[in-house]
Amino acid sequence: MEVLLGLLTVEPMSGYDLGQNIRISVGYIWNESYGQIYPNLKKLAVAGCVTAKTERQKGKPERHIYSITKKGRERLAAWLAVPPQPEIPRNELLLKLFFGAQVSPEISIQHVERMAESESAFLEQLRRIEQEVISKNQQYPDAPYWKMAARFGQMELKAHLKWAEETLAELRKIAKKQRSNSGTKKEKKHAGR
Amino acid sequence: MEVLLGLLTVEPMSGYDLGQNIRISVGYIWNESYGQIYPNLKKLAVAGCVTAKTERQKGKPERHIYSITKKGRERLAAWLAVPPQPEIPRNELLLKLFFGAQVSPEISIQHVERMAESESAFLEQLRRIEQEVISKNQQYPDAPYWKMAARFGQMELKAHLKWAEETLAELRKIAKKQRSNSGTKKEKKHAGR
DNA sequence: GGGTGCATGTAATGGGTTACATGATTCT
DNA sequence: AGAATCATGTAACCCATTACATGCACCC
Repeated sequence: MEVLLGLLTVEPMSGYDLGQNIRISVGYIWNESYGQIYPNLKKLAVAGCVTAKTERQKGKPERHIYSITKKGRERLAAWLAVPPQPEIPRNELLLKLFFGAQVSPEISIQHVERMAESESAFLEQLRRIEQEVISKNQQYPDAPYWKMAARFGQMELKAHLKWAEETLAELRKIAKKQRSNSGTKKEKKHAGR
Repeated sequence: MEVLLGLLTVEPMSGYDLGQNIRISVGYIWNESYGQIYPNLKKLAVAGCVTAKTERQKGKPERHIYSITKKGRERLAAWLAVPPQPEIPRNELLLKLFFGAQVSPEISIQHVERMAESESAFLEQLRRIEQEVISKNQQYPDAPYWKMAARFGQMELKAHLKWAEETLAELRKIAKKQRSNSGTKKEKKHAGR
């Protein structure tokens, strides 16, 4: 809901544009699907937080360009001032690792490896974003804030990768131990229990 | 859903116990409310993944003790093998910081300070958990996995705290600059825009 | 006497995703 | 020819939290 207001402070946009922008700019922080964007824009319009202008196009459906109003800015500012409440955690990878003893360590290894791959790719992307977007918009008052957000992502990802290394070493140790166990006591199920 | 199965591999428990255990053991990884636990246990029972025994108590309502079945273990193992999909991010603090230019920097400072406080308290707690729970259960095959999960939390939290320091320094710089600006150009609203 | 903890459960409510529908244009 | 992109929107559905209801025991 308030992401929409936030992005509209940068410039007026259509619902479709908002969807694109959310993905590329705040995508690693927040997410909102079209099934939510369009209805929410209407609600915001009814509440007087945004105004809509219709642009007609040949062939394509009309574009509804939304602009934030003074009331919308006030609402955004009010929301920004509310202390963010700690988020409820939902880390599927960690949960699966937590119960990792129930399956072969190779499975956990794969999970962690995949996570490390995708996160290191993402780290590269974030670094590029920090360079590009931020060096271009030195005049913006938003720029330092965007940079802080980007740095958060970077530092968190780096920590994750360091953890992944350490964890993979440990998991491989466990896997090795299990292999040698099943070697001596030939084909014993649930070895080490 | 599957957290329940996972915790029941440790020992048979009631729905109430599961709620308690989730909070203290996997609380920082996953969350599940009673409104979900009780119905899910029933569903699992119908599916044959758990069995229930009723313990009568004087004064208190009956306790339904659930045990995981072979089928339940299979279901858990199957779920554990499915690659965890990357979670959709929802970081309210970061989102508010991202739009921080819309409000006074003092607000962002407060948000970050609060987050740093609660996270550093939590880091201490995690360290204690790692020591206590894990040194006590060296015999468990689960122990190393629990440790990995705990270390993830620790490393992530440390990264957050480092970021918070860096960010607070930056925010205070911005705040200072704004104060000196409004000093020269006496009471100009939206200075620096 | 009144709050807190044990112990279960259901219903209302809300938030969000996915899938569907439409339809022209542009790229391969 | 067929897929993808632009652009909007709705409806079905899923998941989850919150609030409510019950009732005894224990502590202050």
